[in-house]
Amino acid sequence: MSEQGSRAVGRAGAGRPGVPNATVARLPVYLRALHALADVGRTTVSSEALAEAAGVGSAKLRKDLSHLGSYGTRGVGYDVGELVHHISSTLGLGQRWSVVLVGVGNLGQALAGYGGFDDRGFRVAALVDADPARVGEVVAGLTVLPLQDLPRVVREQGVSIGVIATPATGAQDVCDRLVAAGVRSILNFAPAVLQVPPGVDVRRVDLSNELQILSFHEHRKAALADQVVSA
Amino acid sequence: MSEQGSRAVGRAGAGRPGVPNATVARLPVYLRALHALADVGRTTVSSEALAEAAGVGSAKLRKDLSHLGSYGTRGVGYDVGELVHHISSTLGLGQRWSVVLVGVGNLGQALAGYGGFDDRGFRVAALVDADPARVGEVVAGLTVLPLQDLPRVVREQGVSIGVIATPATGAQDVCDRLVAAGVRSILNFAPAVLQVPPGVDVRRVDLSNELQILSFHEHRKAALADQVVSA
DNA sequence: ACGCGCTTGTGAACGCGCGCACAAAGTCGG
DNA sequence: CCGACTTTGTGCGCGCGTTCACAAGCGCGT
Repeated sequence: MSEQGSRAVGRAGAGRPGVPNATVARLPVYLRALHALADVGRTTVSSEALAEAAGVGSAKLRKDLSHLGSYGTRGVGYDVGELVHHISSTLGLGQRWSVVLVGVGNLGQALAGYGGFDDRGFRVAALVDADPARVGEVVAGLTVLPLQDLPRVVREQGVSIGVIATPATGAQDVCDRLVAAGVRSILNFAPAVLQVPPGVDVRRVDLSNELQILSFHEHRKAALADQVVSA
Repeated sequence: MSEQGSRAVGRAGAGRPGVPNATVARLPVYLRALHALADVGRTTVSSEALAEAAGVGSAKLRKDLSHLGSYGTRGVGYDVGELVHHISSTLGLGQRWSVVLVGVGNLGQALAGYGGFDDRGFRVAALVDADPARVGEVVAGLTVLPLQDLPRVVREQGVSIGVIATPATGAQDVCDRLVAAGVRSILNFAPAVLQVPPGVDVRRVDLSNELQILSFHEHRKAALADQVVSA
């Protein structure tokens, strides 16, 4: 996110009161839990049960849902189908977003083959790679295109989201090209901090970072255990 | 993280004042930026410059670093090498952590082959998969082991971190087995919320979630643009 | 028709984290 | 040795997000 701490406030008139950022980050989790419930045949669910499935407190869940309107029934709970609809709508999943994936190395190929994309509302429109040797290769049913084709692909396929799965070197270059081509939302798997103009959102997913954070906690737990032992 | 909002406070005596969680999450980013600076030959760096490279404000950076002691020199900046040392130490990267990777599907194989593990302090000690057909396969130089071997592998290899790269189905089972085997830190790539006993940390990395969050912002930007046009 | 029990929705307090702005502290030139 | 400049370290106020606790609302049984 381009450093906009503010909540996503909608203008008056239409009247969406604005959904806090922290809430938005949890909506996908709720959505998945709801789909799972629907698959099992449940039609209603209480905040308590849904919160349990999503791994959050029930009060937090209720407040989150309250930000997108009152769709629960007191004494009963929430209608699963209705809630799925409203959350999907809030997240903008009514339409199918087209995604361009840049970098077909180890990780890129895994992402291309991952079912998680098609899952709900996302379509991999094209694969792109900077390495001329890879261009023309067919991965997951798509032909790998050269970097130069980005503007055309974005335009013709109506791409609005870019996924960067390149090495850290060149990630910024790819990012610049994506932005220049008109992409305003980027998911970055490269271990690099990307500089983007205002209005462009970047979300970073960094494997190494996550491991190091775990390392910290593990380290702390180990130190704590030693202390207890020596006490 | 098992729902412990509190900061990682160290007991008196030894005197570590406790590092805020938000800070810990940023330390790996600083560390990477510092390594990049070191590679270019820089020996000192100002908070302003480092903050720029890490994509944060300089005040925030200084406050973060202050939590692990005063290692800067006023009027000069921070010594790159020294800072790398102290951050690494705080994160517990002094030792090499052994990691077991469960699930050698699309994503699992990509992770196994990813250089990001060996990068700094992490070693993939073993690969495990529930599918008997995959057991015995050699991936990234390691032979895939059956799920039953988890306890032995964890014990013999001193594994302390588990990575789950299985489908959502079975992720909880794998998680339980990891915990039973003694693993207290888990990185979960499966699209599922894992239930763990207290004392076990779980970090979730969910591709689909990230895309949906981007979708929300893209959706909002589109709505905003329409509004401007119609105004 | 009416009250009882269940569940939602929210008002209010709290705590964390962020950013500003400045004082403390060190360097460098003269 | 001193003064000016640079950069760190931090005290303080603010705003977001989480949590508690409860009142409002709805269904169901009688």
